[in-house]
Amino acid sequence: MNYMVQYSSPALDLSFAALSDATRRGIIDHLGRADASITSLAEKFRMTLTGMKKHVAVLERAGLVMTEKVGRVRTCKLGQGGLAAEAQWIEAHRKLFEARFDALDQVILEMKQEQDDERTSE
Amino acid sequence: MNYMVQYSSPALDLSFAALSDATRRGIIDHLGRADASITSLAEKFRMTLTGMKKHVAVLERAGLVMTEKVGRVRTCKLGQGGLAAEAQWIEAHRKLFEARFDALDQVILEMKQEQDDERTSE
DNA sequence: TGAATACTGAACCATATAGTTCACTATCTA
DNA sequence: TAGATAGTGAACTATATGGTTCAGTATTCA
Repeated sequence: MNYMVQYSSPALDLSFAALSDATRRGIIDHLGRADASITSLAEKFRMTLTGMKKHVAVLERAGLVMTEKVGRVRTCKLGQGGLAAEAQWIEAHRKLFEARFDALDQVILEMKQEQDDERTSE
Repeated sequence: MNYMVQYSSPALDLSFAALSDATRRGIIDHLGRADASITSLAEKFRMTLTGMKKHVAVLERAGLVMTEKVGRVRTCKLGQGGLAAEAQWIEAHRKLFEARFDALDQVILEMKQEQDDERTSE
């Protein structure tokens, strides 16, 4: 890899990547209603314990989930940071999309203007 | 792979995955201010044309960017769907996080209650 | 104490991603 | 028409992801 221009926000990298998997979105959805052990999540999502452990680790690294082990069971709950930064990025950029489509009217106006210009210069 | 429980929303898979890369978030940011050719994006993000082409393809597949080739230049602009579904998912689930932390007060209350109970039963 | 439960970690597999180079086509422009 | 420009596509590399199995450790319960 060459040197990278640092636009990176590792936090957003991690959380958007975490959200890009349907199982993990499902886990967040579930934890929003009740805390859960790895085992119960693995059952719900029909997956091995090990597989579920990995998904939870990804969510944890992204700050979306917190876990605590008591005795032999590790309980998973929603994390502290909670989608705030992600919501902020999305909202900020959603405005750009909207602005762009407001601009459509503008473009249409410009096209009309061009046509008029051509007609005038003929 | 075993059979998968269908929680999947391929659209969200694609768009969140697209957003998980800093370069691609940068591209969206840039296109929010001005349309751009592959070449100009490649220069701005210090990357080969081929590399940039791939990023744009990922964004296009996710519906976040539209492109049109006129002559030899392909112009990229923000797409139509524009982060609406993503914003919706995030907002819906952000509420779950908030609810969870409202519940913290509840937990603290319960702990207090337990202490009181212990004190009473001693 | 011994069996069952809950998790953990290493190792493996198939596929995807982020980037490259190189060879090519298509379009401008002088 | 020749050369420069803009993009495309195939092939390659290195690393990550999503899943598995298998062999462990730590806890709980009978």
